[in-house]
Amino acid sequence: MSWGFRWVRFFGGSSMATEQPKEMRYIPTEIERKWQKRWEETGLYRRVEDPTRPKHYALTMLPYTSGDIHAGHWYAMTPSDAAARFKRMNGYNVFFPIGFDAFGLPAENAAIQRGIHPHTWTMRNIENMRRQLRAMGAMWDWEHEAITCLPGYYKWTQWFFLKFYEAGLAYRQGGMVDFCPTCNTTLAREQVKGDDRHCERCGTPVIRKDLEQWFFRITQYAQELLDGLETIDWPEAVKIQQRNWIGRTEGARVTFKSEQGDPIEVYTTRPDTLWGASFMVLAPEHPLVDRLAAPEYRQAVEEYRFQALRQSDIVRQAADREKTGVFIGAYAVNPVNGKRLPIWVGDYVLMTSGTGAIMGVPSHDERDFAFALKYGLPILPVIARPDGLAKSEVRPGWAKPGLPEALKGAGIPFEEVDGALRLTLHGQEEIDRYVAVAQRFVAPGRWIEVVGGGWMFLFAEGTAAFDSFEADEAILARCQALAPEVPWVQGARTTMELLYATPWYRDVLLHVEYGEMIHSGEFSGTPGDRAKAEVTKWLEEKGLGHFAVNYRLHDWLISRQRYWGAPIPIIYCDKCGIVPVPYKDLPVLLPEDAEFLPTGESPLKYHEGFLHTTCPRCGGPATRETDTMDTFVCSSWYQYAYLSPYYEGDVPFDPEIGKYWLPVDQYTGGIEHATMHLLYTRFFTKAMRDLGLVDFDEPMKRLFCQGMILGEDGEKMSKSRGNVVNPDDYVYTLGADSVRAFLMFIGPWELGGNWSTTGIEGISRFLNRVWGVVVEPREGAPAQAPTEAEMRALRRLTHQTIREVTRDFESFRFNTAIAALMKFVNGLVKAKETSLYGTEAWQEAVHSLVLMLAPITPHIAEEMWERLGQPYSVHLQKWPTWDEDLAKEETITLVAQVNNRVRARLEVPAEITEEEARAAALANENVQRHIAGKEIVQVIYVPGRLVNIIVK
RNA sequence: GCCGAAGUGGCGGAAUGGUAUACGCGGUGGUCUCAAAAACCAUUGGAGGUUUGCUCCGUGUGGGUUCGAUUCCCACCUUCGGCACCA
Repeated sequence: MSWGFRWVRFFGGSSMATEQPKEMRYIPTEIERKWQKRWEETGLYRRVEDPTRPKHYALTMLPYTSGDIHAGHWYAMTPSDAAARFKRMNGYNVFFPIGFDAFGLPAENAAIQRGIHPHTWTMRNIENMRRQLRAMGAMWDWEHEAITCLPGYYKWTQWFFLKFYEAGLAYRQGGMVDFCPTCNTTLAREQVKGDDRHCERCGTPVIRKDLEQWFFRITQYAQELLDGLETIDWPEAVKIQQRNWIGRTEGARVTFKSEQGDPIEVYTTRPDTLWGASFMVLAPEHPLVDRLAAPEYRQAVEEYRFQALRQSDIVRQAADREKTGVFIGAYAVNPVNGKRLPIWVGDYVLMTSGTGAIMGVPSHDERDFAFALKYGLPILPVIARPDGLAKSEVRPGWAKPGLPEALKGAGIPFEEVDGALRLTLHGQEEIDRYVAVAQRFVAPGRWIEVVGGGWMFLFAEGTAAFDSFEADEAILARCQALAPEVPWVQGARTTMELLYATPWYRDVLLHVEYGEMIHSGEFSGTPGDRAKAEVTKWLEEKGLGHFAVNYRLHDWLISRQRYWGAPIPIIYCDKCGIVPVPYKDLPVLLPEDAEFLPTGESPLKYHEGFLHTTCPRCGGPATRETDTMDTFVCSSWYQYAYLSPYYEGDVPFDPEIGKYWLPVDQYTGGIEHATMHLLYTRFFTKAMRDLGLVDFDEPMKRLFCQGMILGEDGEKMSKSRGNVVNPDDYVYTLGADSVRAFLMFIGPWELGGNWSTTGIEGISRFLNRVWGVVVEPREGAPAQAPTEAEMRALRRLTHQTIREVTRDFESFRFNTAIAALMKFVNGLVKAKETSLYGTEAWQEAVHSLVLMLAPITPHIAEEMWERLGQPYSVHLQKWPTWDEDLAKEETITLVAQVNNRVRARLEVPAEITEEEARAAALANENVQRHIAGKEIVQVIYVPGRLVNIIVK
């Protein structure tokens, strides 16, 4: 109690003083109003600095100022509150703040549609949301509320921008960006969703625009963002999503040269396949396309590029659309073998990935395979299949009679389909054996192929290995000469295309696994597990390339062409160029008199007073940047803002306060932010560390992601479905405590669940039962004193419940915690009828019950605590502890099985020995019936659980 | 296509190698009442039986490991979430 006494002493007396006849019914609305007021008056949830106690910074994701707190907020926030309260009762000094994510498009739309200023709209919404949030009865410290759209807040958002700019972490760049035509603003890559690449917010398919935009260099921390995941206690699902989003790959950068000598750099994860490269493809935007395109191809290339760029300008097609491209009339040289490679331009190569140029290795890459097959480019296997599989098909009449018998004689399995022989061969030895037999049976003027492994053509006059690009041409020519009447042979442009004509072969022509290198000059024979490393080393020695890491992660586009956001503090001067706003001039305020017109353009762009300014460097006329920042920038540092909101020092928050409270110990929120907010705030913290603002690497040590609350029909709540539940309706009738407990009871928090009207009524019934047990006096006089055993049984129930509820709380399993409390109450209802009522064991039980309910249902717990004559406040009490001895069972149900089937359940003392247990099981009548006349083979004894008699 | 989560009574769910269905909802029967609601009590996976006592079936599907699998392994199916031409 050492940490709670202060409040008890200050306020403990007052409730005693105002003694008056008590209402005996449970009236949630009255109780809730009463205690919310009292908590506020007494500052019960106010943060205190107390270095003698361990601190706990609990944080729930801040709500956006939509104007309404809905069931989703309740589902996210009330269990988070219960967890924070539990920590507090366990001796931690807890900081549990709240605030509002207040910038963003809806405010601006309201301004356009209804003529309300975004600021007015937002603050009005906040007013309403505060009221709704207070109704939850959460232990938020409202004195540290932060609202992102207030100048005192966004001054620091702008300060971060300037610091990042100085550190080279913010930069301006032109290029193709995703743009939502409905929201009229650019979007970060993360805000573009789905196959049709639609805007996250409004669903409109995005278009690509060429614009100058500001970016944060998050990629500078790509590796650290990846490595840091190992150090934090976050859900695996979030970590995996972040890992995938960062998308680290290892490979090599290899420099090819055009025949004119221009270097063409390529990034590949498969340097071991270099010898199989048969073409190169450049992204349509690649700068070398213009330079290298031969004059006679220039027009076709230009048309293709135009098409490609236009296509992405309309609606993006499905991902598996056919690969297209055009030859640009130029060639490159493969640095490893000098092979001449035609250079193509194709839109399946992305400028934003790697170097925007690839080497085409069609035998070991699905996209390259499809491309090569379509355009008749040669395909040479250079990596052996790790499974050693090979296939062969002998077409009807292509072998001399007697082959099936010979194969049987040689022990080579095959199947016959429509007169053709189909063979699946496993490993080199079997391939050799097959070749030796088949070679003798090749019909004159025909041949037999071995593909997938071995890679050879058996001609009557001898074997030709398909082991080089030269062999590719020679084999094709030979086959076409032998079979002038066969269309699929004549139609083939490459050996691989000829093989592709046989459906039986298709699944072995291409594979993407690592394996022994083949057909690769001196590297042939290099095993798959070493190939990549050895080739990379060799490339470095020869100066042809070097080891390289590539990330899928892109820099964070933060420019938004909107009014309602933090203005980017940059000035453009004709003389001085880009000039950052001096720190002393922050914040760059949003003009209040902007005009909101449905033109889609940012009002800032047409606000003369805002736009025109003087250059801080030369004093000459200059213009302001009119873009504002993505709202995710504001929410990337709000956990720091909460410490000392709208701080007036020279850094964004009070470092002394931060020293004690940071970092966040427990964060809770939705998983939908896995690759946005949760990545951005990690980036911010790392950048802040490098700026010397904090001395740790990760903002939130522990994260829990709750699931989604669905409508009664199991579908996402939406107005159009008509399944939206308004928690306020239930707060007014059943009370906030019922809503809280119900939401925690539905199921595991991380899985979400659906609302249920009968479910919440059940919870309300439960709270009424609790009230009845704790508050209502018992009718009738108590009988004689309870027995020792009865007392022990009640205490056992109490201590078992404390044990279970404590463990459940620690792992956020509120549903089972409440179930355990319900069971406890069921037991107490029965005990109340007995002479146990009023005993010490009874008092212990009732006090424990109220204490354990306090985090879940804070109002009713407080009221009952008072009525039990206990000092204010229940929320300052210590969490009850359990005694293992008292919780121990005296008897157990021993299960007697015969051959794994339950034949009897025996009540036996908990300390029963193995011998006694065996004897008791064997003595049972029903067990005897099932083992009668059979031999006992084995008896399995599981202490405290079962005896399993195995008979024959 | 790839990555992740999840499939258990009429419903939400519990049990992570040992009694499947805790707890709640819903249902059924009862008490109270003139009646109804509320509340309370009892009962409730399915099938069968010689009906307190017994037997069989049952955790998405099919295999496997084990004396024993909702739980571990393999393959598949369904639903949801994320990513998707990333070289």
